[in-house]
Amino acid sequence: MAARTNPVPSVWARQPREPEQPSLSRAAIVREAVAMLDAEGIDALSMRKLATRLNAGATSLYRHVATKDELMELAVDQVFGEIILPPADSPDWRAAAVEAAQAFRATALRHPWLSSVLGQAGLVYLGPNLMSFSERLAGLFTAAAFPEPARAIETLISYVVGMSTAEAAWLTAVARSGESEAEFVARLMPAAEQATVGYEHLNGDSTAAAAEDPAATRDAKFSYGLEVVLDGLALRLPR
Amino acid sequence: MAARTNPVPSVWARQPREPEQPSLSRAAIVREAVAMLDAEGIDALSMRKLATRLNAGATSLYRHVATKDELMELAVDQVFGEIILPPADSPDWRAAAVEAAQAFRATALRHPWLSSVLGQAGLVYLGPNLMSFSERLAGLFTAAAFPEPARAIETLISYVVGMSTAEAAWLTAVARSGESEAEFVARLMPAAEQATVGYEHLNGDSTAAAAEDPAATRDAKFSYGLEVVLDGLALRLPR
DNA sequence: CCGTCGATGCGAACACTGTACGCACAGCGG
DNA sequence: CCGCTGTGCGTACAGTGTTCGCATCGACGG
Repeated sequence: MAARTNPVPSVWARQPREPEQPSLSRAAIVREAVAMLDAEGIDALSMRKLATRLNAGATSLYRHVATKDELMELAVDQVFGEIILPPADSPDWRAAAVEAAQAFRATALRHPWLSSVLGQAGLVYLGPNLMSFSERLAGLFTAAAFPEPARAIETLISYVVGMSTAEAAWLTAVARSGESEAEFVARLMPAAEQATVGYEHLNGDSTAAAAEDPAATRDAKFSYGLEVVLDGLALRLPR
Repeated sequence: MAARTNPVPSVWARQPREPEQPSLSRAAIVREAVAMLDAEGIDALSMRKLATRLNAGATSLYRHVATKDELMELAVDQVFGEIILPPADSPDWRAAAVEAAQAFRATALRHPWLSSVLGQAGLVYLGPNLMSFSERLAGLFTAAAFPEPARAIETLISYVVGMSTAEAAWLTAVARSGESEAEFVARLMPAAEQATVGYEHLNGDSTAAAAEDPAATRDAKFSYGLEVVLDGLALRLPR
């Protein structure tokens, strides 16, 4: 209702400028974009819908944001700001790494669109939150006396991103189905078993465990791989 | 020229049906789609452009493919077919795993759009090529006597996908710039060093090595992380 | 040989998309 | 009071994925 359409530019029919919220700002736009992405997924975000949500005209957003891609970069950096990392002077590097990995995974699952964007654009964003994220990790791994901290970090991050991406895609599919995760698994089980017929080493029996408590199964899977990577990294430490 | 537009439906102005190539088929569509994706990137693929390339009308494709998303699934499975895995009875599981990882990485870099699609959709495709890909890996890891082969595989794949995704995104950015990778690195170096000012542990000096031979540097980075993961996995083997 | 039928191609149309352009207007310094 | 700068936004353009209905085809049955 903010968009007053005056076909006749009459001076009389003019509202005296109700303040109506702090109007528009880059921060408000990014905040609302993240909310929309979380709620409706990456395909549902359009500049027009976002503007409507902000009680603004469609093209007004372009006064604060150059392009939709730039808006996505800002959204990515915004959610990177949510990741709270362990303090830089943690004595136990391994516990700190676990904490960091879990923190990343948690936000990646809270914002499943993040993985899509990272897949398309990579981590070449250089936003402030992403920078301090990297900085903290670098401090952690150099303090742990890794001979090649950058490579160790990239190894860890690759695993975490890869696994989180798969999980996020899965959760997106679950959300689209409208069912709970357990219902979704139960419904897909026959199709999955049917698909593995004729494949010798692909057994669907592990999905039986997944049907009971899917979230816990995913947690365990992530932790398993994480310990594997950390074990491998620990071997690189000077003894 | 195939689209003869006859505003007047005259019987006389009719070409006698030149055979003009095997016409349309699902296989031909998918093949051309992959070619377009490779050549122009994921954003440049539209149903209309693809149809034009095939000398077909825009909506004719929908006779062979239900939707664009389905077409992308088919394209993904198509490129998965390119991955040639080591024989199932390889005696050295570790060498075979390295070979498989490198094969995946190679195709992921040859088709940089693959990572974008995987990020959006995950590996929930169940296409035949993807199935036999998983099957071969499962055979490899069960033969190696891993107690939990599925988890070991997912750990390895997560790392490989994560690292390949980052590389593919990087290569896409390079391609968009129109420069060679070395030129691109050289041009971005000042900006990168500028960005790390004020961050204690982020040093841009490692980029110096990357400027000389970027591809070799990426190869080494990938191998480093791969060995880390395999070391960690080896610890899970019964001794 | 002709009529029918299912499969295939496709032009037109619909509902959207991201974004460029230019106008309207607010607040403000001179 | 004038003009300027920054902000909102209506209009418009070129493009998107996809639906609908019509035209045309090869094959097949009578």
